[in-house]
Amino acid sequence: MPAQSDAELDRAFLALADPVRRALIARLSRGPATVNELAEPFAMSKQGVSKHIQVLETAGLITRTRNGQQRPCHLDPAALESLTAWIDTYRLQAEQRYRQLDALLKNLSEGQKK
Amino acid sequence: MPAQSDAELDRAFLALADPVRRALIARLSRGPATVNELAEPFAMSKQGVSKHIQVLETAGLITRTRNGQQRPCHLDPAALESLTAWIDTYRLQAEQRYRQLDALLKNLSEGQKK
DNA sequence: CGCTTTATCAACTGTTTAGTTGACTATCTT
DNA sequence: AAGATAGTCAACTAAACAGTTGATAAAGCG
Repeated sequence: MPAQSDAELDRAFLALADPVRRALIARLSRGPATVNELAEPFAMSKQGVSKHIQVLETAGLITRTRNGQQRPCHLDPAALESLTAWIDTYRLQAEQRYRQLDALLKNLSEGQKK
Repeated sequence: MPAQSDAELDRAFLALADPVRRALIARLSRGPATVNELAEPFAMSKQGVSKHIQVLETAGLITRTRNGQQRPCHLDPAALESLTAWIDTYRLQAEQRYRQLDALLKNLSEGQKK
């Protein structure tokens, strides 16, 4: 399922690298919301928030629907999952290496005790 | 353990938002490496790679040790884990909402059948 | 002590990003 | 049709980033 391109990962991680966009994600994890609703808590123009939303959408982290003149945003859990999958690939590999190293060191010290 | 600041998350996700830095992470997941070893595969100056390494280090994703005139880099699995933890917080919440919505819709259609 | 290797620091350039304001599109309301 | 509401597009500025080259530091080797 993954096999995400460099450009896709670039966009997704870049989208997460901003406190406003992370706050938008936190908000959307509790349910869909319109641009106005999303913009309300921020000391920023609505256009500014709209830009952040576009970054999230281009990154594939959110989707938009149409409801009259509103265009609600929805968080896409699958997109988030593919990011944790990428990270975990390398995290688990590194952790396994550390475990093997620990075991090796333990074996060495056991040998010395004898 | 988390409670990571906005600035920390900014640095960490920004560090991941670059194909070169992700390739460095992939390499380091297989074991420590020096700057020269890390720079070798790239069509880029060693200074350029060194900058990327500093970004990863400032983000806390890697640590450095000293071995003679070499300064090997080591991937820090715990730092990666804290990022997946952040993402999963919101991913799981969104997934749960979708499951509840599915259950609700299923209940409604069951009711109609009767 | 020179000389090489490893790596970083400093200054500079081109590109991208974040935010603003003002004008515009599209939909709903009366 | 006129007006209000929701949102985007376009142009601009200030700041941050990616990469370069050149000089420097620090450790190992002859």
